[in-house]
Amino acid sequence: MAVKYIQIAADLANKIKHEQYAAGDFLPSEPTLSQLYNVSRETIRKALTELAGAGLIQKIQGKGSVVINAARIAFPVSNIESFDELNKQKQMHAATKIIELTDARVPFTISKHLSLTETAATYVKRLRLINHEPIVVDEDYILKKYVPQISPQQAQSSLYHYFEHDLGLEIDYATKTITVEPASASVIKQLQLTNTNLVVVVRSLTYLKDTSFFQYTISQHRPDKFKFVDFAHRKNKNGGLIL
Amino acid sequence: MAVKYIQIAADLANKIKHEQYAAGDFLPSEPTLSQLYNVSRETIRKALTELAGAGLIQKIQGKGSVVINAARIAFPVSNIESFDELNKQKQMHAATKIIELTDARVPFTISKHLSLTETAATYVKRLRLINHEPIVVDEDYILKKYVPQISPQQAQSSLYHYFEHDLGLEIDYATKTITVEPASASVIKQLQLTNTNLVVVVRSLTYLKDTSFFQYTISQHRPDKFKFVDFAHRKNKNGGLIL
DNA sequence: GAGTGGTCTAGACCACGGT
DNA sequence: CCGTGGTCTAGACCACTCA
Repeated sequence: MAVKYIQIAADLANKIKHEQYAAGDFLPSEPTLSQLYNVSRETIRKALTELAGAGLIQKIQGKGSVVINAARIAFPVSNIESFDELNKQKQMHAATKIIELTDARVPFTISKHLSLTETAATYVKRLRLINHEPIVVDEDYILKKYVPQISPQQAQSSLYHYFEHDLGLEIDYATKTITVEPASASVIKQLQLTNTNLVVVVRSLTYLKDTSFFQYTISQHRPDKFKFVDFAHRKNKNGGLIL
Repeated sequence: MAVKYIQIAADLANKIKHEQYAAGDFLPSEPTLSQLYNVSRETIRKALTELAGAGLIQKIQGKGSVVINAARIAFPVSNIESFDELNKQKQMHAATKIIELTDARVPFTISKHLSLTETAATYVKRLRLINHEPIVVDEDYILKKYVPQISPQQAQSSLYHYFEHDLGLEIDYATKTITVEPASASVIKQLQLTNTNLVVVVRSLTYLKDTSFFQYTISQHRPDKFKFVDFAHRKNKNGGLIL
């Protein structure tokens, strides 16, 4: 049940968060941690790999593992996040207004690209408000194969919660593209755009744990409210893969 | 020298690329691969972890490792990439025009946030053109501590190549934020913006392998030419860390 | 040379998916 | 039940940093 390296990683992350290990400090060495937690060194290494992946520490060969400047830790890295999750973190007043909820098919440009055989989907168009200001227009195509029915109540709250908690669907990864495009007249009105007709468009293809395509989302953001934060390790250097 | 799990990962990546293992196929099981490559299973697992991280395969417990739809593989994931590298990949005609090259200090908002002690830097402002169209205005602050001198010739070609290849600096990770903001009159002119005054602003803080801050970059992109692609695994579920 | 992280092994047991 | 991937161990040797 309890996975050791995750527990250890969580424990260390906690200590970093509470500055028991402060930014710039070195963590105890791997053999030392191995003794402290009474596990093998490989298990410690898995825990540290988690922390490095999360951007909390930096491993330096021959020296040790340094805690990275914690000033950044507060804001999110590039994850797959739902609107609902975002707002819980940020403690803001969020609201959702359903504009449309019908049956539809996944747009051909997408189904063609993915060679989909099943394209029957539920289409949901929603306006998202934060602190009573319209921020985002979300359009979702959700494959009926996995979610036969979506009620207005479910669309009103968190679809992700419904998918994962109630239906037991396991979302695993997504590809996103971010572009800036002119908005349609209706979206301009919905987002109450005044000085511009441009919106930030985030298109996501979401996949389940078994690699099957599941959902296509188009999010149109008010440009003045949009912010995307990314934490990226450099790859394709000496050891990286050639893709 | 030769690191087995990287070699194996590269070999498998190659076979996936050449469709020796096609999208939807399962790779041989870990014990099988272990025999094929004559290495221990943990080594195979490290190689597969690399491939999963790169988005080439998906591991499914109890079933195997599936090759993910290769339609996506062509375009880049969220890496740290330089303008120069981008253009080599895309086979486009790229040019750089230096607008300014002077000594300066890292802006206070940044140095304060990072608690920097050394702020002496070289400031470079460059206009990037692709196929003779102005696309991006880049501003860089590069710490003198690591790069004392930058010549116009170096600023004209790839700074990254100069840093990594000639100076031996090892760039490790970066944090980026993407926002949309009104441009100054000079940038509007440089990017030849007509229908809008908005630009996409990508701010990057770049760090070296030893975790020291190294470079601050502000890239202002023409909104109609901007595209950002991201591949993200979902985190913070059952096993994820609490940050 | 002592101490650090990086790689690798040959086993073991567990959790999960199918049959 | 069997085969899959997931975790874990107790060792080993190597590459790197620094005194």
